[in-house]
Amino acid sequence: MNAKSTKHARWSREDYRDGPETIAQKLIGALLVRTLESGERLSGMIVETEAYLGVEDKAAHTYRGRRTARTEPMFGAPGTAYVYFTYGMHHCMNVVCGAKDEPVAALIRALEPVEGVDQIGNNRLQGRERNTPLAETDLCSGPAKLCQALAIDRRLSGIDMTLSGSIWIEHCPNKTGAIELVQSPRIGINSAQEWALKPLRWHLAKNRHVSRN
DNA sequence: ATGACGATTTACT
DNA sequence: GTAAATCGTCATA
Repeated sequence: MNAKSTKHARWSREDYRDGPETIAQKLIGALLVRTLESGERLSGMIVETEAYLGVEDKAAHTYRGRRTARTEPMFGAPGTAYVYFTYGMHHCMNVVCGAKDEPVAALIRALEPVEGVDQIGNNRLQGRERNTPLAETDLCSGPAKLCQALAIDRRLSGIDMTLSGSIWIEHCPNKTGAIELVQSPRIGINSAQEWALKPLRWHLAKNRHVSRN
């Protein structure tokens, strides 16, 4: 699959309703689009995702229904963005995809850069000592990398992506039934016991932009 | 008020 | 391979 073409139909509310395991897989091959205040459009084809199953999932922020200022967007309508800050320096982005008050989501873990690649490269050099350009496969190959690359932070948490002018998902017409997905356990899940091993991560096979194989 | 930790990344040995 | 960076969040008191 290539990811050259752009500006396709935006995902509507209905597109987000299928629950985290289905949505995590459906997102692969779709386009994550971010529009900056300057009007510049940045985007990438989603190549890796994970599902977070909510109340029962020991690895989820909403395990046992935990509902706080941070996790509140997880209880919103399907198509709400949930962006959180972690390790004192990184952001990660999720797509809320359950019924109202069912706090489940899909984490976007890697993109293949499509639009605004130069700007994406610049964003990724922020706060770094060496300013030597990064390899293209290093720009969005991780959940925090892609947030830095597309200038996504928690100010975007809670945004309705079916309406937003700053961030949304588009269908990718290049996506055919032939795409090959690889399934594996989620990354970085520790102390979640039996939930650490469940195969809730998916990535595009033979794609160099995934966080790991 | 306090302490432990984190859905990660980077640099270094 | 290992460890540091760095601070918001949450549970406990």
